[in-house]
Amino acid sequence: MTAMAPPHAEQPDLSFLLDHTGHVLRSRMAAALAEIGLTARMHCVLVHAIGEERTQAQLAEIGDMDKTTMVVTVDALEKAGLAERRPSSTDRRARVIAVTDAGAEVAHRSQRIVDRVHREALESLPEDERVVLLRALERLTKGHLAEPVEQPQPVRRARQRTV
Amino acid sequence: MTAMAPPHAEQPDLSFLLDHTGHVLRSRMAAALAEIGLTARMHCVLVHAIGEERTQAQLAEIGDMDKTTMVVTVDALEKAGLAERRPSSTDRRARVIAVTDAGAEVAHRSQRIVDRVHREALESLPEDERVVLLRALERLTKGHLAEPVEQPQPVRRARQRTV
DNA sequence: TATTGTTATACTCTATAACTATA
DNA sequence: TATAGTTATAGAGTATAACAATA
Repeated sequence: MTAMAPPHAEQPDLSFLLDHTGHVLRSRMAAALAEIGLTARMHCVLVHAIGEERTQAQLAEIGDMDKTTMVVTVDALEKAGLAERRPSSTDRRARVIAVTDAGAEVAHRSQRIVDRVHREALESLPEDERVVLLRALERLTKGHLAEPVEQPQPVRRARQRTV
Repeated sequence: MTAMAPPHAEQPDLSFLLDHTGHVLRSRMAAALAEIGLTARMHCVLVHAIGEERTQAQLAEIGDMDKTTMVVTVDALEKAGLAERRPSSTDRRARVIAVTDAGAEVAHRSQRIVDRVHREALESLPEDERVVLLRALERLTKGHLAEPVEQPQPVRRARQRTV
């Protein structure tokens, strides 16, 4: 959003273009999914929990979420009756996320919403631009912009013991 | 980051592609600017305050920041000796942001850093893809993805009066 | 009455650390 | 000892409301 480039910049403002389009698309996606009571994270967990026996840790990995964020997301899915925690049959520490019948139905609808939002954006472009845009973004994602650079983390104090 | 599309999605996952590339580029930009002690916001304010007599409100508009965020940003620039608040000659409520000599020098360096980070990303693409990527992102920015959709804001209680 | 900039603070988001149960 | 999941909470980021000065 923050414009990095003043009028005399030598390079196009790729930061602004990616941030802006990403932000607006995210807002559209959030609004569209909110109509059926989902967040983007809930959708992500739901669709990846269908058909496969996946633990919270595995789903967190797929959605690039922290395990504590996953707890909150699964709480929300359980509360909405869309998924359930079940003990893993192979590891008594782990919980498998089982999608309910209602959850499977919602997942089907939410995937259609996601596809629609993406299609609407992509169809606003001429076909040749659309194809090259996707190819370029995939190339960046696998290449030069594959991994974030690590910033030095601020030191974090231990939390107070509660016992 | 959150993958919106499972393997059976009908549309390419534009959300993921824009979020991921935007996030990684932002992390690179932040790391590069941190080497000369700037944040992206400080850079943005600095380069747009040069040459023009602009108030905080005008600079906030340009960078799409809240006016309270602008206060923090200008505080940081003043503390670093890169800019100063001066009373506006035409409106005694307003403060004009004047860039110091040191600030102008830093702004020149930071713009070179910004251009370099953008150039490195863009040059990782074949020229034809690069041109079309920029054209497509600009088309989306001016067209289908011009404005975020408004989400219903959560209600906010009044803060306690301090007097 | 409306606006500029400031302060105080509420709220969200995310992640760290501690913890329990189990491997 | 290490890992899955949970809880509590720290900290960053951001935005709202109230406020003083001025338009």
